Amino acid sequence: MSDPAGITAPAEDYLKAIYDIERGGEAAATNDIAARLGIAAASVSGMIRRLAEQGLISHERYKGTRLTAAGRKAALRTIRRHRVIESYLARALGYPWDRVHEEAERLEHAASDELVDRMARAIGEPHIDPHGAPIPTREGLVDETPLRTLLDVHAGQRCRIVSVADEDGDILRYVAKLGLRPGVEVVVAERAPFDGPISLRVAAESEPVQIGATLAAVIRVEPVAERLAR
Amino acid sequence: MSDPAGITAPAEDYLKAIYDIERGGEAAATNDIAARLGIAAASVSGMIRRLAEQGLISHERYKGTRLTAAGRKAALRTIRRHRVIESYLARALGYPWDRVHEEAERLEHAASDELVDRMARAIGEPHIDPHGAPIPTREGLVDETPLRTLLDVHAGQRCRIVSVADEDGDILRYVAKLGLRPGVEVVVAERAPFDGPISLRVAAESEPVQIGATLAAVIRVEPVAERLAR
DNA sequence: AGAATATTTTAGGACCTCCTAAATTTCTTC
DNA sequence: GAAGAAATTTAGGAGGTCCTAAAATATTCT
Repeated sequence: MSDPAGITAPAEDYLKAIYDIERGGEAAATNDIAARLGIAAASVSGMIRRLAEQGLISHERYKGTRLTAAGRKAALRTIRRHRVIESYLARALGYPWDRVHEEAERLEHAASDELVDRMARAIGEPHIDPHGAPIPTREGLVDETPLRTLLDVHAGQRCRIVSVADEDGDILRYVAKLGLRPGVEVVVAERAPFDGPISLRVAAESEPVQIGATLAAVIRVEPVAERLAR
Repeated sequence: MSDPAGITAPAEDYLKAIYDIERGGEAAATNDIAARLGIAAASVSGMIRRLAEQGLISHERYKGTRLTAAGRKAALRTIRRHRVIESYLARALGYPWDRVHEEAERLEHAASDELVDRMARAIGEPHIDPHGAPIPTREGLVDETPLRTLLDVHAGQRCRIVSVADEDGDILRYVAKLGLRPGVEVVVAERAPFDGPISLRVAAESEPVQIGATLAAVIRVEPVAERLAR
């Protein structure tokens, strides 16, 4: 690894997940972390212990997990790598924007700081990645515009799904089936009045998708700058 | 991993090491593999069992290890990634040639075939890497010009050290201390007559290095094309 | 050949990350 | 507030990779 303090690749993934979940305001629940990473909750408990021992998170039994300053720094470092790599793949190597994520997911753990910096420089130090997400600086500063839910988004606006703040498996599965996963970017096409259904265009899908107010209230989003052309 | 048949990153390193050692002609000895990877010989025995179970190598107890066709294919795939990545880092990102190796060493296990191909295309499908080593094709074909020892190299010629064909720890340590490690590129500066000392310039070092004929006979090298300018 | 030496393998551990099943604790609901 | 449901943790295991120390096998030297 090229990590300062022996943070393994899986640990980096946990920190990123906790960072994202924590942006919703509350401490990250074990179950949420497990769902986000696609692993069993019991496995998360074990990793939480190790991360806490390393001083990267603070944890109260049965309560939840928060990043410490060190953990936050490590998370932002990984997020920077991820987003710089995504940007570089798209702009320098012609990757289709919807395929940069999985490649970056692996490279972010292997790339040195120097490589990431060289990539950033090569494409003009972008501030946002191909999905419109803000890129943390080398120093760990990011735009952390507060999160909203889909209910706060006006028709015509673009936003990115940050998380689905519900633990009902049926809801999660349904929402995922619609393509509304964290990280996905959507445009609100239409909003019926009186809490009526919301019509969304999802990045990868061709058909617009309709959801009710209950679902919309549970989908946390962040505003997204219009996607860059080049 | 992005490996066809669940070959882990450490396993890829073993296969590369065995490939290199086998180029000397004989089956790879457990000790040689251990030395090359910088790990204990006992650890190698364990990995050899797993690789043999996967059909990547053939192994006769107490004898040595050879790649099977599948193992050779996997090794060449990793070597291609490594050399393409090295080339890309040097040519597209301005990496100093002497620093591409360690970065590539990590990336080669994380990069997808698509990424490697895109990199190769972006820099014009090079045939040799920044150190002059031939790059295997996508199909697994490489230039395998037979190996020589340093004794076969004329003054003024450039070559890369492939292995040090001796098991004497003192010799290995001494040779390594001079910077004459496998993978390192050297230029023969001067050859004294009558089997006299050979003067070498090692890539990374500034001072030329002198070795006698005994040592030279034991250092296996391969010819290297002159380094590319761009 | 037999002894000394070198190489390789086995035995037994450690750590990491993940799993399932069975506690335990907390939250919800009547 | 107590029962039932949900979330979390603990227990016990598995696979991978590495280690050291000890045993097994090969090679070398006298």
